[in-house]
Amino acid sequence: MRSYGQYCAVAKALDLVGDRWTLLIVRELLLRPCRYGELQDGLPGIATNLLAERLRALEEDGLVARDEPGCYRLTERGQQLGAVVRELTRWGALLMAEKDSSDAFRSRWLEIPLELMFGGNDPGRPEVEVEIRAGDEVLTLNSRAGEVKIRRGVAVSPELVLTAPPDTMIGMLSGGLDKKAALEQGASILGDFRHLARLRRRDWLEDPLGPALSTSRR
Amino acid sequence: MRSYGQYCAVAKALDLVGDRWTLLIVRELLLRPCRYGELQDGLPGIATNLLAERLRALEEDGLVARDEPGCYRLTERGQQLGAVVRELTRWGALLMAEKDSSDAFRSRWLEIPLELMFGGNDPGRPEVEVEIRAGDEVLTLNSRAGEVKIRRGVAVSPELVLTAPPDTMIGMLSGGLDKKAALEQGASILGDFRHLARLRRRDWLEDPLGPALSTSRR
DNA sequence: CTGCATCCGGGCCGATACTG
DNA sequence: CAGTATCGGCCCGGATGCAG
Repeated sequence: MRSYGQYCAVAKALDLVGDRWTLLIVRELLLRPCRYGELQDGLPGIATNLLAERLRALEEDGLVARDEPGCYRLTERGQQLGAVVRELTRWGALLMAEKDSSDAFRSRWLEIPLELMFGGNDPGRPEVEVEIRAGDEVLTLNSRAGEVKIRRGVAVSPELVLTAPPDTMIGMLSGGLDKKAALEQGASILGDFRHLARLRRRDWLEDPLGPALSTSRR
Repeated sequence: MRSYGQYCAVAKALDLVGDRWTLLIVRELLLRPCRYGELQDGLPGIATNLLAERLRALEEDGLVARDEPGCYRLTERGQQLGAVVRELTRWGALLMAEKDSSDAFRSRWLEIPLELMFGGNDPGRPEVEVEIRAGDEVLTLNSRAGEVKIRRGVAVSPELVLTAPPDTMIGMLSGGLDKKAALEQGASILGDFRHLARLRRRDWLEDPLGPALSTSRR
């Protein structure tokens, strides 16, 4: 990418990750190291030459490393982009209200939003296991000792099993849809739906630095 | 911009702000409402047709509004991008270590990094006024009652006046350069340099959500 | 089959000229 | 000052080829 030629941290950052697809590649690698084919599967729509080109640029810039040929992972510096991707996720969450019928979906794309909604430590939370069935894979949310873990795979002994189309699932998880509305939209709910609200952070949509820093002066 | 066609919050966000120059326009408007010409000045290198096109798209998407013709400001939704721009700033800060000689610079680009470095409330901080002279305008940092305010314009009765080339100034402000090194790089320091270290947050480079959420699992 | 490299049409970007 | 118009060139997107 052509440099912006500005001595500014935002411009310098975008010189490295401002290219089309680049931050989506980082999104994929934030979850786990990926093979080339896994990246293609997690990035529907990307041209194979662009994926190769972006990976090469990311490697040159020290954000991505490949252990064996064909297995890509983020370097520590690349991992630090997690904060950027999380804020983009938070900001983009409101845009998920309606799903375009032609939009692709992968269940792994829920993992970062789930971290935002349920992450962090909160000793008062109940200990429950929730199985989340939407899209291509099953996710499991596990609350233990105040910590919530999200992982791929089925639950062992879930207190709640949710099955729904992607947009309905996101509505349930985020709290935008109540049980009745979700059922009307084709969700299947096994167990006590109220567990979700007890686990969810109420501040997950808020700027982590608080409004003090975020409001523009004048 | 062509949509990514992915039902994912990051992709949806980038559908709106992933275009080249768009987040830099937001960076400018986060500081204050701007006239068209001010935006051009704050975005050296942008083609005028692109600026007009981006502003039109941002307005259509409800992120920018124009009060009078020619005066642009962020909507509330646009302001919420502040969190994204701040994380890009934090991540890009390390890239400011060396300045390319052809890079353009505007002193207003220091305002967001200064908020990160000195923002927030800390009742233990001394009450001092620092005048910052680098680039095209003078900035003043004012610490009172634990709060630090950054504004354009000269100081009233500063305890510290810093004058330096942009990269040296950033080194001093961020803490990467000590007094001796800064002086060697052409800085002029009037007053007690140690005020800076007393005002600066030590965690300004850290992920606001903490490493718990930011580390990738496995 | 996976992991890319090559090729080419089209659209976006960048620079300049021009207008109310 | 605040944009609009135009055009060359480069990047993106989609298809295809090919080597291990």
